[in-house]
Amino acid sequence: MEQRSLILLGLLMSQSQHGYQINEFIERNLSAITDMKKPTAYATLDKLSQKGYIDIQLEQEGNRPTRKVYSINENGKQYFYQLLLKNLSSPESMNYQGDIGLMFMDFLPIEESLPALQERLSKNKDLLEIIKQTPSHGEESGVNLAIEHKIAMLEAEVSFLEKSIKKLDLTSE
Amino acid sequence: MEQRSLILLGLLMSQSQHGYQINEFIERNLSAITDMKKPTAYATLDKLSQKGYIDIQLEQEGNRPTRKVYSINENGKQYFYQLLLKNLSSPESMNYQGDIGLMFMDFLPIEESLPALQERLSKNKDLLEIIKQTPSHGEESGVNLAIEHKIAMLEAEVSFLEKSIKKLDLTSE
DNA sequence: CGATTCATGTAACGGGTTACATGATTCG
DNA sequence: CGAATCATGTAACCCGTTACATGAATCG
Repeated sequence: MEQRSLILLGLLMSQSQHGYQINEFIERNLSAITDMKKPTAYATLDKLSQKGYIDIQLEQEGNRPTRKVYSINENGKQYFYQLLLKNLSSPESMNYQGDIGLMFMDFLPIEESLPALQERLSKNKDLLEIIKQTPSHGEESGVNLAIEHKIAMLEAEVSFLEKSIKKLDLTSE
Repeated sequence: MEQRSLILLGLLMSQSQHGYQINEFIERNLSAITDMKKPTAYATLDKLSQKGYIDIQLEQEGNRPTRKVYSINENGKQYFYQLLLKNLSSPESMNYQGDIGLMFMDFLPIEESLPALQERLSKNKDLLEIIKQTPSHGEESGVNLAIEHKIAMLEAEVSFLEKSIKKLDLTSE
């Protein structure tokens, strides 16, 4: 909830936008950062306006469906800074779903677990390549930092897997 | 759902257990791996038995509340191996909540964002220390691999933050 | 004798996703 | 002229959490 709000408010900090525009942007440019879906975005924008953080203006171009243009207001900016500082100072305390598999690996013979891990490795490498190709956003913007962080974590993942596979391979001989 | 099932089935692979026992184990020993709560575990165990993956035996010691002892059956073992292989071969495709903050960092003056990041760093270091103190489970078990993975990722997080803070610090001078 | 442990759950709620609905417009 | 794009939503559902309920046994 709060993460969703932070994203939406952050996007509105740059400029007022309507929902469709926001959703397009998220899908096209933020897929590496968030997986927020359209109905969630629309619903969250509604809540934010109900709570008085953003204002709505109706707009219409020609005969197109009317669109709701959302603008962050003073109240919303305060809230945004609050959420932002909280986010920046919070550690990443997450659980990796992949750890579950590792934990039970011993129940499989190495002939099965090793190829599986190799598949995991190669898929992670693919992800890494894809994300490395996302265009850079100016010199040293926050957006870039976020992308660099994701890359750093993926690289850590890859090198961990390579190390582990090597070790497993040795013990199997 | 599937992650929860994988954990529970995996725990039952070692030995038949009752719900309370399982929940205790998760709380005490798997807090670094999963955050599954008791009601979720009980409910998932129910579902697994309904689907015919585990069997239930009622037991009573003295006047203690009767307990349900769950045992994984042949069917369940098949399912377990299936989930395990899928997990082992899947890449970690996750979104870091912390990336959201990074993305919008530019909206704050460095005097505010820098201390926030430093706080994030120090909290991550604390987490790292705590997890490094979890006792080792024999030579090279899967459980250890999982812990080592978590440590590796936390170390990557820490070094990324250190690097970024240093860079920010320089540009602020 | 009060607090903690043992043991299992239910009910309500929250957050988010999927699938569906609508209807005009522009593109090929 | 059919398909994709523009634009916004609703309804049903799923997964999981929090808070609550129960009651005996053991520990300090």
